[in-house]
Amino acid sequence: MTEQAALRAPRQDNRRRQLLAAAARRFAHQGFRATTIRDIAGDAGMLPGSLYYHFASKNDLLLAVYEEGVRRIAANVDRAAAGAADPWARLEAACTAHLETVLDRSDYAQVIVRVLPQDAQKVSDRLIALRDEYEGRFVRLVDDLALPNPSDRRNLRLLLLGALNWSQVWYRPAGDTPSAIARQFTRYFRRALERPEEVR
Amino acid sequence: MTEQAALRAPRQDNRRRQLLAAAARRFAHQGFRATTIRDIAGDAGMLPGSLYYHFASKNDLLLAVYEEGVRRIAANVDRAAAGAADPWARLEAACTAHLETVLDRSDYAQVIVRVLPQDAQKVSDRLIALRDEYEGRFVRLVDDLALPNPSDRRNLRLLLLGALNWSQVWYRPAGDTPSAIARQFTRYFRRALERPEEVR
DNA sequence: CAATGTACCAAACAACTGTTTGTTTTTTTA
DNA sequence: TAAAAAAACAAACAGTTGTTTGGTACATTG
Repeated sequence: MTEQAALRAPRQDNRRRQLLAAAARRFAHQGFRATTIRDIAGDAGMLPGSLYYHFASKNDLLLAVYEEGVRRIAANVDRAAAGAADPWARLEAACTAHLETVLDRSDYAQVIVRVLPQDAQKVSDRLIALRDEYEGRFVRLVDDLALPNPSDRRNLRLLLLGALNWSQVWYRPAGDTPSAIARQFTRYFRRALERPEEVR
Repeated sequence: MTEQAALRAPRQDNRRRQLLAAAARRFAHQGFRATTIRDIAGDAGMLPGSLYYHFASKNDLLLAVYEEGVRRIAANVDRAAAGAADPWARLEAACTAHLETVLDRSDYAQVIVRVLPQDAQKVSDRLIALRDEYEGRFVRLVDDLALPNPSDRRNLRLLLLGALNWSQVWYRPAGDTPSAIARQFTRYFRRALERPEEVR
């Protein structure tokens, strides 16, 4: 029972990361269910069964992509926010980083927006937890704003993040750049919020 | 060649509509690819093969759901907009009707938001055309607004519709009602737009 | 260099998928 | 009420799916 298996470091030529990258690209571009194990394994130049040496199931693979996605987008957002002085600039910087990452920079992050947790029932709880952990940053960013009418910060955040995330549906590289879109969106957002609501 | 097949009216108990309703419910709640022909046929109380008497393929079934969805949500939006006097009230009424239909009232309409055209490659062109036809209403509604800075109406529309549509992801019946959400969203929207952009 | 675990191959499996086919039941209509 | 069309059944098909199994090449390490 107590016999310890001799552990050895993974090989140099380990292709786990290639599989993960291929999965992220496929999940991001064609969705979770439309992507087959054969697609992913083929992209990484191996046979379908070999993938199971690295990942226990397709669901686990999605979970791994999600984790990497959160890691990347969170790092980008945190770095951007840290470079801004006041709360409004922080929010705008965070939104820009969010959108750039999702639209341009990371298939991993795109998966978080595109693939719904319910697509992988058995790991959906953990997917939701990952989403929540990431979005907590925006809760705090919005909380820090000095608003004339501070109620309904929740709806405001949902409005902004929703508009940003939905851009994945209509965004085409030919049009405005992600940062231009983010800048414009947050500017409207700011104008809406800095102006106190008039009594009707 | 000219022999005319004797046409007869469909039966009274035609179950085509039941199939369509079942498909709409399934597509709306679990997505297109996760829904099987057996699910839908079973919901309507028939065997999988029997479905093909009414619909040529799963794709065609989705197309029919989409068409019905556009018909319903467009009717709701048009009716709401027609009852409002000025352009801003029209837009707000339209948004409210849109959101209520998508969140509460119609599985058919929910499918339009939830199921991406690329999920059914062979009919994706027609799905996109249906979406565009519907969204054209909002193009016109936004065009009618008197804006201090009338540029970028497109981005404004995308922002608003995106925020509305994304609510499908986080909406829970326990919280705010769809109309409350829509009212709040459009109010922010209006405040953002009525205020001229300051020169920096 | 020998041995040990890593990483992959090769082949299959069982379940599920959309769809087709031939037949039967049910309803309508003349 | 008999003929004809409509609507469903019953059963299968062919392809795809995620996954498993047993074997093997290779890199790493003592």
